[in-house]
Amino acid sequence: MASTAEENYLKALFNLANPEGEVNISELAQSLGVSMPTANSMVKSLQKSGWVVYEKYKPVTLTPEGRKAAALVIRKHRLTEMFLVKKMGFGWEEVHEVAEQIEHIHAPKFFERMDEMLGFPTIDPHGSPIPDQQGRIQALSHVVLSSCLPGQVVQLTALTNSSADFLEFLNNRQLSLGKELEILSKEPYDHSMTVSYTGHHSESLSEKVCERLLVRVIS
Amino acid sequence: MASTAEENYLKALFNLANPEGEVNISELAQSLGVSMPTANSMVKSLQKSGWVVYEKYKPVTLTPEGRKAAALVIRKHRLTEMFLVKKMGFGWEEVHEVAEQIEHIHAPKFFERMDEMLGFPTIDPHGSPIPDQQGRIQALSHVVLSSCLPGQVVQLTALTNSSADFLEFLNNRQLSLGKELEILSKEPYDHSMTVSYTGHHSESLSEKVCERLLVRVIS
DNA sequence: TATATTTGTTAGATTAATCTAACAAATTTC
DNA sequence: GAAATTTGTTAGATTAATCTAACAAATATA
Repeated sequence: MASTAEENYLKALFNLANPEGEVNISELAQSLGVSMPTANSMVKSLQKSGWVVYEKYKPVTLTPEGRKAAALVIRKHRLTEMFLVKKMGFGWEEVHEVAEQIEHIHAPKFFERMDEMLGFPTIDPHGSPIPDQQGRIQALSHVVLSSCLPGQVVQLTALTNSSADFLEFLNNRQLSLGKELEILSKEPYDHSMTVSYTGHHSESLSEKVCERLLVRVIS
Repeated sequence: MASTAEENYLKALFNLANPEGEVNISELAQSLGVSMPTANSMVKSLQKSGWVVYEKYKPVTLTPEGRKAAALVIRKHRLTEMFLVKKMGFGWEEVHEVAEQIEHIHAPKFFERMDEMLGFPTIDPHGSPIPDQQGRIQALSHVVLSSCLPGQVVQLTALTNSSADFLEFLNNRQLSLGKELEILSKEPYDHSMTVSYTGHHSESLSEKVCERLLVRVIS
């Protein structure tokens, strides 16, 4: 069974993988906040355990087993976040830190019960998909708000960043998942967008924000 | 903040302390399943952190800070057990392993919410007291069933052992906390007792079992 | 009390996860 | 393509938590 540290490496590799599934040692090290030599030696040890494929000076790739193990850790994380929000009254900006710890608990029944109590959810409080028990992840098709055009009506479906700061920014503007937004205009100069939605006549969102909001186009 | 290993030592010291608060290195080592040298060196390091008082060849004692820290870990453990039983549908024989892991989560709000959702319980599913947020533990006055006499009616209030095996033994006989038992007889030869309670006319309990059942005498 | 047994300590090794310093390979830039 | 920069590796050290072997102190027993 993977240690807490190993699980964190698997998760990072899963999340950082490019379309070919590759991750550089430097990205990995940076993402985990460790030095490159540390990431390097851990990758060697993950290879011995069969979780990754690795050759000197080449990027790292998860094996199918590694990918599944990673997805199952992510499943525990996202189920936990959903449980904290839906069953324990946490705000979506508060759950990440706690879930980072609970995801390493080894107790299948604990997470199965969460899953049941939540009615087998497929997305977490930030709109990210929850992998199933086999570690499969459904593909969600949303587009980034910054790519949409004035006149379109869209529904907020997920976020590409879930930092507490960003989530509080959204809270302050009553921007929650499911909200329908009408795009009033897009500023050619700074790429900011003006949108309107229930209770908010004309809210201006910077490019940085629009790039982090994922939406489904309604019309 | 204490590491997981340190928290486990604090808990063990708390639970093993004799009336003078003393614990021998050998007991400590045995209880944690580590070698004596390991326990010895950990105790030295706990002393450096101010959690215990220790002198070579003398028994170990928790400091007031160590005692409080230990009680707060036990609080997390017992709140978790209660939460698993009352809110997540676990059996009382299943909760220990999971609680052993969750007790090391550092997330005050998580445990405060459990506490609220449970209505601020004072005992856990096995009848053990839950320390308060200051680490204080209420004294419960129960007597051991084996010390009771035929003719007495008692109420099952707690257990001195919560191994899954023992809890399943009790499940199989519908013996749960709160049950009222009438003591029909006590066998002088092997100290087994015959009791009757709802649905059970005459159930014989071995001395070993009677020593693990704590009761309140009703009449 | 002398001896045997139990309990506790010291010394030294191991493993996992981390670090820094130094160097080497790969990539980018001029 | 040579030089500079970035990226990756090796070597060696550190810390926490563990171990075994050997020895020493305390306690129990004869």
